[in-house]
Amino acid sequence: MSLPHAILTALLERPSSSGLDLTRRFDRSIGYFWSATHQQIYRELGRLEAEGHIRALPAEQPARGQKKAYEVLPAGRAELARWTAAAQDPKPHRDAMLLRLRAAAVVGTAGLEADLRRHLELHRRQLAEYEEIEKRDFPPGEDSAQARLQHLVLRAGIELETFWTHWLTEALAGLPDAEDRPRGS
Amino acid sequence: MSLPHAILTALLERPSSSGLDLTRRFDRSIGYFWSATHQQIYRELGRLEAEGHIRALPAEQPARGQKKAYEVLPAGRAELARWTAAAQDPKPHRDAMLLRLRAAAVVGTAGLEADLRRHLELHRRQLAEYEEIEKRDFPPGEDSAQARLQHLVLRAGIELETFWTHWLTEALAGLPDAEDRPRGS
DNA sequence: CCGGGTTATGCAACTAGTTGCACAATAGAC
DNA sequence: GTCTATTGTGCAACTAGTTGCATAACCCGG
Repeated sequence: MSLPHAILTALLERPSSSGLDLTRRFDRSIGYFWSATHQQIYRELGRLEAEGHIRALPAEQPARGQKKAYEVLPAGRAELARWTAAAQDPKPHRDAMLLRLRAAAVVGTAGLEADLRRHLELHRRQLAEYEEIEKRDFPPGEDSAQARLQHLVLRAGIELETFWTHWLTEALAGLPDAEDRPRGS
Repeated sequence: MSLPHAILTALLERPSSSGLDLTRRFDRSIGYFWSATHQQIYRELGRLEAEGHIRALPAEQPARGQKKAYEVLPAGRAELARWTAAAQDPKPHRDAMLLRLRAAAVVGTAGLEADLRRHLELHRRQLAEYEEIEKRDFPPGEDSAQARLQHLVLRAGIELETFWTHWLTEALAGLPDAEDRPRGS
């Protein structure tokens, strides 16, 4: 339901992007909260063009392997505005790590620790990346409406990663099979 | 990839449950971080039985509309333990509300406020529900390994909902089109 | 000029999840 | 006794996302 709107947003933020341009930006910024592969993006670009929401910039390169840049048409912008304002129920979460912890409560925590540590490291790295972006793109004093909204979205990413690093640290501390726990305490 | 393991966990937590029993518990507890509909659950119960991970308790009720209770077989418990300990990469997030905020940065925030308020209310309610569960099921002083792990999972839910209520409150405060904002400030 | 790497576009098949509906048994209302 | 609501099971079709692979142009070294 949302991939076309993610693409419209990305294409409005930076017009005349190609499929590969968009793919690269889905790997960096937009993809942090709406990931997509290049195959999905190409498929969706085709649909959006067929619906009249975007169009390929005329460059008379008809063939495959040739760069093809798109821009958003008024109908596409209108659709994005409509979707943004429309009421939407939050999708139910699915988090495999929480499920694994709950499973571990019945079948035991053996073997879990290594992957908890790995995830902790991944979340720490993601957090560092977000903080880097914040330092680079949102220096203090900036306050255009657009910048404030984008900063708010980034803050969500930062706070979520902060939560996960804390939570995983706590989980690791509470594992019963830590072999180096002092006996006497 | 994880629905069968969610079902195995639920079925180990409370054996000889039927499809509908499981569905109800997916609506309350397990479903908070791994939701599933009854259709998914029935389909998966069939697969798990075919694979020899669970079996229907013998009750010689052959027909449709008759309650059918399942239990986990040793092979199912082993599979759950294997899965719990196996390394798994975190799945990429998809959050429509963050995407909408980012879209609003380019097409404007008109019409967004109502749904932000609605989501805030939903998250507040979910948070209240989690806190109710915590008070009921995890009184202070409890410290079996199983209870600590389950409490940890619940804490994740509480902290995530706390984050969202804060974040949405901040987002609402920052919307540019608040009509009752004093002029002079 | 041709072989291999990079950039770029795209199809096809598969997997997981959702939506809509159907059907059987049972319990209580009238 | 039969009508209706509730409980319980389940199939089928659809939608979204993933995985694997194919193809074409271009660029650079030899």
